[in-house]
Amino acid sequence: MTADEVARVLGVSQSTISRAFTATASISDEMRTRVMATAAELGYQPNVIARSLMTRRTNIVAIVLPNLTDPFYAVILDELTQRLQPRGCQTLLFVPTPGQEVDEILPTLLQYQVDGIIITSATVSSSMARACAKRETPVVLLNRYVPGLEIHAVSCDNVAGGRQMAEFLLGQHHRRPAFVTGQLRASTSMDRQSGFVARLKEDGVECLIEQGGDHTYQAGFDAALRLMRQSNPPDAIFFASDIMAFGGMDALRRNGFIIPDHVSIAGFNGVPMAAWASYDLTTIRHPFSQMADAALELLGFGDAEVASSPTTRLIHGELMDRGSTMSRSPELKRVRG
Amino acid sequence: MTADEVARVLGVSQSTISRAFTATASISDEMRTRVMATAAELGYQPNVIARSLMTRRTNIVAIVLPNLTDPFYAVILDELTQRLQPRGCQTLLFVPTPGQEVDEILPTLLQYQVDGIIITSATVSSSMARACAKRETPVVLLNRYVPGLEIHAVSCDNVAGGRQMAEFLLGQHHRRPAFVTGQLRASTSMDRQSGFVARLKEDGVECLIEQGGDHTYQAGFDAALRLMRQSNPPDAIFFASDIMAFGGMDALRRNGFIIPDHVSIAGFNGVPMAAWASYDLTTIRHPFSQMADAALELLGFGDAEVASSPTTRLIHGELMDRGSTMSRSPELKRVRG
DNA sequence: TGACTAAATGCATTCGTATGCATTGTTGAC
DNA sequence: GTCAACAATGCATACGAATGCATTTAGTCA
Repeated sequence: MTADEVARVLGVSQSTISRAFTATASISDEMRTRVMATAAELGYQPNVIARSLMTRRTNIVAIVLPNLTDPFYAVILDELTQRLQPRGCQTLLFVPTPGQEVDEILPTLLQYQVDGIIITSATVSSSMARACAKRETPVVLLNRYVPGLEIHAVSCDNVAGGRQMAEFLLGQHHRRPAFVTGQLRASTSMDRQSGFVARLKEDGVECLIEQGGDHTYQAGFDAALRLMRQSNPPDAIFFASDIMAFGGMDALRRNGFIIPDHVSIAGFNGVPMAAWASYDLTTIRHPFSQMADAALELLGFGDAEVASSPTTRLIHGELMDRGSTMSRSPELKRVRG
Repeated sequence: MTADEVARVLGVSQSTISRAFTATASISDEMRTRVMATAAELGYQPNVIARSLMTRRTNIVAIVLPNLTDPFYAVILDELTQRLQPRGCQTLLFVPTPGQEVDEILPTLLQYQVDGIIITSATVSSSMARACAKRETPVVLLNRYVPGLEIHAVSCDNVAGGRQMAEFLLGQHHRRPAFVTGQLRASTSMDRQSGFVARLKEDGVECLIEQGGDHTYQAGFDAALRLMRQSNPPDAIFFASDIMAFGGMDALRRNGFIIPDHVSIAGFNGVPMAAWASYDLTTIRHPFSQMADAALELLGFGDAEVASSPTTRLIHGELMDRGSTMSRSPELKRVRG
């Protein structure tokens, strides 16, 4: 069913059908009503593919996520789609397979003529960034930023988050903290670590560094055991992400450790699960809502003008003080054993 | 950058450019190589929107999910996209807002000329099903089926799953089981309940029914407390879904109950989290992988011919016997107190 | 060598909609 | 009553690629 057929039935031109479906077009109310009635009757719906060819807008935004198993990305995807749908935009989802680079899949996304691309927790080469700029397809990195790269970015301030957590754990009199890394080259993990370590150092406190490997439950599980089984175990473990902390807590409890009595546990992300009673995890909560707003604004979907020059928005996270950490002050120690 | 421009640079026709990008087209190897080289140099990529207009294939599959916060849907989405991407298909995601019916959003999806639609945990009206059939857009319901509706469906056998769980809990000598429902009208929840209750009845065991309200952590949390605070509490609680069971377990533990000593807990879905040490939840595991395979096959993405008549595939789940349930045999009871 | 076949390429049209321009009809102001 | 301004509509074309058909070229066989 095409606009042509509807036009024939009504004895008008195809242009009139098209105008009836265009809010700003010049068409009489009566004609629009008639067209709509006939269209509904015949089951006509404009073909947005054909429309896109003319308007050069697809109303599709591509979102690239490294995986769907980490609840962190589920939250991000949720926040983004909830904002896009009211604007008449659809979400084209892309999950690179483990070995796949984002650079490889970007051409595919561009082929789809998407109106914008949001890339989470990954970066792109400068040549690919230029290719997108040339096509005027806006790209925003979410949860990653690369200084000097010609591209918009929105991220939680990971360095500041690391510092906040250090400050908090120092305030609770921890003297032997550990940090468990995520992926080695991930700036998110590295930034959290550097902020954390730097702030500890200011108080003359050393930090154990344990390689997690990747942001998974299992990685956290294994790392926690390695840390606690060494001769001089930490009194607090700060994991690069919540999901690793969950793994760590489960590993320790299964092996007889009491949290937070034997060791304090902290995470980073602030996923909803972190508030669940089983974990009750002290963490730095990402400003999910603000991050989604900022990402869409930089994509050009906001009301404000978009700065043409690449902009990086760093947003502060919020420390959630929960039950997985406790003060190591001498008084409390005596009470809790 | 269009095929026309590449053609001009090479001094050939636009048809030749198109043929170079079509595997089956008649074109010399030498010419294809030249075209590809020039295309790469100029940064030309075929516009799949324009292509779709001619080929009537978009290589886009729409997936409708009720939410992203339940890990169950994250797993489903993950399984589906991982199968679609190697086939050159993209995933167009749609998450209806709470009040929104799937019937309302289907027209939007059809406008995008998607090659197929997968609808999870919801159904469509028969008139809408007919509209899709008319357009020859295949539709598959996933995790829901409606007998008599002219539409393909793939679902875990919920009645059988309920029976399996009843059988298992009876085998563990539970005599006062309870079932916590999900959404009232959801067939998934009702079927699990009916299978569960029917099998219990065969052994003359009554079942408490507690209304959960919806498939959320909080609903499970509240329902568990209501159940255990009554004068004659159950010795086992079977929740309509894993996420509700997690809420239930957290609620009970926070209130001093020991699981499974005081009460056995079981769920349904078999999400990865159910295997985590904190919950170690006995559950019926959905055959996620088989379900995804079946859904894509019915969409016409498999190797086999698709039956033209609407087909319902019911796949059996697998009972995962874990630590959240324990035998109530007299001997054990004495040991564990 | 000539005719016949197959491969390679160009030409022209098509997919379904949007839109600039021309045309017609209507209204209002002087 | 006349003319301007504007609203409403039709006509024709464009968007970018795919493809049926016609044409050319090369290759094959008798």
